[in-house]
Amino acid sequence: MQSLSTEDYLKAIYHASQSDRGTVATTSIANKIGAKPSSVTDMFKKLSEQKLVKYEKYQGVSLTNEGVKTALRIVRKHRLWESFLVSHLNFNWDEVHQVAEQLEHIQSEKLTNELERFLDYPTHDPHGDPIPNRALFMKSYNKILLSELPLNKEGVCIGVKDNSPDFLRYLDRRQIGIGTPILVLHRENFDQSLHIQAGNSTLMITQKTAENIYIKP
Amino acid sequence: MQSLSTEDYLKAIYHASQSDRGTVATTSIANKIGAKPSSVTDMFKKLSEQKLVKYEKYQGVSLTNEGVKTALRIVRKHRLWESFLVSHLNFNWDEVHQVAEQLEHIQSEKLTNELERFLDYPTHDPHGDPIPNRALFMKSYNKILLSELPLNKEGVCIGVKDNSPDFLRYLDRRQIGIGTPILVLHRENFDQSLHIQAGNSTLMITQKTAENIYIKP
DNA sequence: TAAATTTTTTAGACTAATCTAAATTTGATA
DNA sequence: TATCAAATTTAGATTAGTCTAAAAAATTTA
Repeated sequence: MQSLSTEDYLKAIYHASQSDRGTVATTSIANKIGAKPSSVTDMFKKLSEQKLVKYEKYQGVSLTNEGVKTALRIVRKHRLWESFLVSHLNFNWDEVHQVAEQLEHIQSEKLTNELERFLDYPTHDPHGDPIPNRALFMKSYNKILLSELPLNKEGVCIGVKDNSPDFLRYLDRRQIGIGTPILVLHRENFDQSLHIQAGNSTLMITQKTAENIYIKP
Repeated sequence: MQSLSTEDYLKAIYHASQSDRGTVATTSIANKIGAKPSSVTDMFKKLSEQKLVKYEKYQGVSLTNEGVKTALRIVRKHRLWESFLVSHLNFNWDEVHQVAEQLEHIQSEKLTNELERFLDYPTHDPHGDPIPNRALFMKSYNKILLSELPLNKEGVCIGVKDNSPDFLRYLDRRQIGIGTPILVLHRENFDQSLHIQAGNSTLMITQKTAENIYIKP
């Protein structure tokens, strides 16, 4: 049984090691958690004693098998709750994260598994991220950025890279969401802006926007 | 914003003052919370500083208006979550409490109100206890004990006095639950045991059982 | 009402998680 | 490779919530 705090650290280490590949630095976790590096060092030692991470002074940490499992159990809960909030409680993409951060700590296997059943075993959350199943196994989409989608090749929006409320609300206004079919009609060479067909409407988006939308081709 | 611990204390004080009427003693809370009386005294002082309780040394505490409101917000969440667990996630009466104890601390007004809407504004939880509405107002049933129900007068089971898993599981096996119509066919003068009709089946129950089932006549 | 018992409070200590400030190590740079 | 800057760790302090043991107050009992 872990404390809220150790769970937050394990999740942060998991996410960091997904993008950074390999060991994770003290400062990188300090930034994610919003704590001072000295606090992170303390926690690294504690997690190391519990054999959840491999830690060597000045060399950062990496999750052990047990650490990965614990992290995935939290990720699983987080993404299931996000799905529930969006599909049944009228939450928008940009509102779910904060609440799911709390719900992910609720301890009850039965609750998690029943929630999964109630949602009919979803494989991806409302941001397009894969949901680990009961055995903690998950499968990512073969996803590309909208900026990489070839002209006139149909794709579907499956998530976003930037999770800021600003960006998510912007997409909501443009009626772009999970599942929206997207077609690139024209790419402007001058500034790489795109004319796209999103659902039924045609619109123009900047390169920056296109680089923050994930597409399943 | 309260800590988990202060929320637990407020809820305990609320429940204690419901049954005991008036001020609540240190030991009574210590027993409910599972803490030592000295810890309870410390917390009373802290809650008093926050103007959530009125506290006088050696005289126990009583909730202020603000304290009652805070407690009711927690009770509201607890009972809504219990309802959800039973109605949609296949939990039994006896399994919900522990999980709801965790869920009641989730901070999100939107979550609570949307959950209430999703459940279609329930007025009572699976134990028959009233659920405070958004304005924190609730209405109790005019409830009596099954042992007080007159012969051949139809009533409906609306809850239980004893919430122990043993008792709840016993009722489950007898197929007595919230909403079960009940009729007293015969009362044995010798030991006050009852022959009752519960739903479609006829069965015999002890006086002790009858004194732990709430009935709406 | 005085003595005995129970309840409650105080005083001082402990743990987990955090912080600041200082010391140490690493890695980059000249 | 010696120096410097950045990253990391150590040492010591702080806070919230808890505990034990002892003191004080309230209540019960004789």
